[in-house]
Amino acid sequence: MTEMSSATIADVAKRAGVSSATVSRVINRNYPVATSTRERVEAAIAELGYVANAHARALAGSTNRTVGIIINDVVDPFYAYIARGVEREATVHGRLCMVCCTQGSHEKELALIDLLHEQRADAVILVGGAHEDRAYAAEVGRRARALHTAGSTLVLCGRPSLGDDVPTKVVEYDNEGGAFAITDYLITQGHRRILFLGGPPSLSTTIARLAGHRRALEMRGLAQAKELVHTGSFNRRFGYDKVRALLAEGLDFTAIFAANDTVAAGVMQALELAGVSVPEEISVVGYDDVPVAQELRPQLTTVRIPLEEMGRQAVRLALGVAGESDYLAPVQTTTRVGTSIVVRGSVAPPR
Amino acid sequence: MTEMSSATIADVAKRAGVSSATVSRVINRNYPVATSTRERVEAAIAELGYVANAHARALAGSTNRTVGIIINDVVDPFYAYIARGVEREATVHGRLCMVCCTQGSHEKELALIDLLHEQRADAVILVGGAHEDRAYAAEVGRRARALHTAGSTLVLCGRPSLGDDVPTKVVEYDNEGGAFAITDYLITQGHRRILFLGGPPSLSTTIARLAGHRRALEMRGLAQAKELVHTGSFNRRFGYDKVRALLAEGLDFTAIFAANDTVAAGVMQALELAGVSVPEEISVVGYDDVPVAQELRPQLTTVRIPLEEMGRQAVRLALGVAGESDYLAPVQTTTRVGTSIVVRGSVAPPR
DNA sequence: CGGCAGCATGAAAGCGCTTTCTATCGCGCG
DNA sequence: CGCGCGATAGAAAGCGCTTTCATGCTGCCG
Repeated sequence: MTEMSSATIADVAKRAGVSSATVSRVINRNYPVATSTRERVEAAIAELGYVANAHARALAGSTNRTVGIIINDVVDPFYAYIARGVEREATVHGRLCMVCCTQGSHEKELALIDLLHEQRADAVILVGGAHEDRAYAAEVGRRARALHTAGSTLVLCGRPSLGDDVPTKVVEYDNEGGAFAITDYLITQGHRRILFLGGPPSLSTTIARLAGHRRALEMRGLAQAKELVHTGSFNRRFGYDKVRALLAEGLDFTAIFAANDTVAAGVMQALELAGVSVPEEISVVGYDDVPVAQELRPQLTTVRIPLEEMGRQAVRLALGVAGESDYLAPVQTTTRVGTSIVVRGSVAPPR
Repeated sequence: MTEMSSATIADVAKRAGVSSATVSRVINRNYPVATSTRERVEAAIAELGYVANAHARALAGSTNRTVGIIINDVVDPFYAYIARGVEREATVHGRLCMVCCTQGSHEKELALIDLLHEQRADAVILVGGAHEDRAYAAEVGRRARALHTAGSTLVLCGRPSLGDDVPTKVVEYDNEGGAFAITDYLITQGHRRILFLGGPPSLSTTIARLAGHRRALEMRGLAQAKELVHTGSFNRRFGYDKVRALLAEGLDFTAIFAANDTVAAGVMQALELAGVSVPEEISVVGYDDVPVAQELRPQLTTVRIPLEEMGRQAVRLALGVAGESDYLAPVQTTTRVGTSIVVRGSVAPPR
C-alpha cells in the first residue's frame, strides 16, 4: 500500500515464504497446492494488494484474453448494438473488449487492425459495410493473413467475405432479403412508385439493399424508374434534404424506402415540414430497426437486424465456441442471421 | 507469411544481419541508426510481416499505452457520448481504449477496475453516478489507491469525489446547477406545481438534480409538495407508467421535470396517449440532451451536458496533459464542465 | 526396515522486448 | 603520428510471469 511500484509475484512469494512458482499455481488454480500453503499465499496477496501483470502473463503464457472490435462510431446505435453483443459475449468467455473507432477512415481502420494485432487480441472484429476498393481489400486481406499466422482471427461482421483464400470468418445478415421483403410489402400494399433514398453508393450494404429492392420490383414486373433511386449517405440530413428537393421538383411517388432508419428520420421530418401526412399521403419504411424507429410518429415500419446477436456470433465464431453438434464438422467459418420486417404505422395503401 | 507463429525481433535482426537492439532502435526511432542499416532492417520487417508484441513491449518498457473506461451500457447515449470523447482523446494521445460495461452491477464494476489494473491501463475512467453505499465506496477507494501506487489513475467522471485522501481525479458537470436553472425557467414561465419524475433515489445524479430543483423552488418561495416528487429509475418505462398512474389519480400539476430525457420520452408518450397536449396543457423538460430530445414532438426543452467533452477531459486529466499555463501549478485533479438549458418546444406558460 | 510411489514444492529457463553499458571504427586535432 | 571523441552497433541484463523438470518428503507395501 505504501511502496510506489506494485508488488510482484516474487514479493508475494517472499512474504509467504514460498517460491514464485507456487504463487503462480495458487493464482491459476491449475495445479494442486496444499491448503495451508494456499492460504498463506492468499493472505500475502491480500496484504500486499498484489495485482497480476497481464502483460507478463500474456508474454509467458500465450493469450491475452482480449478481443478487439473496430467500428465507425460508438454513438451510432447500429454499431453500438453490435458492440454490446461483442462486449457481452467476450465477457462470457472471460475476455476484455477493446473498442476502436475509425470515424469512417480506411486508413485508420487498417492502422487499428495492426494495433490490435500488436496487442495480440484473440480476435479482431471488423464491423460494418465495406466500400468497393481493390487496394483496400488487398490490405485487409494481408492483415487477415498476418493475424491468422499469429493464431488470431479477423472476423468480418456485416460485410462480404474477401474470398476463400483469405482466412477470415464472417457474420452476415440477410441484407438483400430484408430489402426484398420490405419492398414486396410496399408493393402488396399497392405502391408502384417507390423512392429509394440514401446509403453511400459504393458501400456493400447499400448495394445489397438496393439489389433486394430491385429484385422485388422485378419479380412483380415493375419497371425500375431511374429517377426513383437516390443513393448518397446514411445520415439524417441526406434524407431531409433529398425529400425537400424532390418534393419541390414535383417528383411522383407514393412511398419511400429509406436505406436506413436514420435517413428515414430525416425523411419524416421533411415530410412533416412540407405538411405531407404519413402514411396517408406518403408511406415510409426504413432499415435496421434502431430505437429512433420507435420514436418517430408514426412509428416506423422497418427491417429488423439482430444486431446484438451478430456481435455475439462474431466472438463465438472467432473463439471457436462449438455450435450444436459440430464436433466432427470442419471449423465453422460463416454465420448468417436473418432479418425480418417489423410492421408499425408508417405504411398504408396509396390513395 | 508461411510460418505458423509470428516473427520476433530476433528473426528480423537475423535477417537484416544486425542485433535485436538495432531493430528495436529502428522501430522506436529513439536512437540514431545509420541510414543503410535502417533500410535493411525496414526491408526485413516488411518481408517477414513482423508485428511488434505489445506485451513484451509493455513489460520491458513501462506503459501499455492503453486507457480503460467503465460504463453501464454502450448503447445508452449518455454513456456512448462520453465513451466517444474518451476514445477520441485517447487516440489523440496514442492510446488504445478498452471499453467495459457493468450493466449496472457494482460487483462487476469493481471486478473491471481490477481487470483494467491488471492490464496496466494508463488510466481507468469510471463513468456515471454512484449509489450511496459506504462499503462500495471503500472498495472503490481501495482500488484507487492500488492504481495510484502502480502509477495509474482512477478518474471519476460524473460522480462525486471520494474524499481528499483518495487519490482520484474527477470530472464533474454542474448537475445541481442545471436542475436549478431549468426549474427556475419553468417557474418564470408561470408554473407552480412541477412534478419531478425519475432517477434512482440513492444515485448521486438524482440527488444532485433533485437538490437543484428544490433550491430553485425555495428561492422562489414555493413549497415543495411531497406528492410532486417521484424518484424511481432512469428508464422510459418509468416515465410512462408513472404519468399514466398520476393522471389517473387526478394529481394536480402543470409541468413535469423528468430526471433525464429517456424518462421524458416515456412521459411524452403517456401524455400523448392520454390526449394531453404538450406544451399547451402540460409542459415537459428533461435532462442530458441526448438525441431522443430532438426526436420527440414537440422537441424537448432540456439541460445540455457536454458529454463528449467530459470524456475528453477525463483522459486529459488522467494523462496529465498540461492545461493553459499550469507548468508551475500543482497537478490538476478536478475539472468541472458547465451545463446549459436548451430551449425547444415542450414548455409554455400554464393555462 | 528398505525402497518406491506420488504429492507438494522449488529452480530455472524462457516469452519478446527495451535499455544500459561496452566495443569498434574512422577521423580531426595537437 | 598518436590520442580522444563522435557516431554506430552489439551484448546482456532484466521486465513479471508460466511451466517444465528436478527434488524432497511422506507413507505404505513387501
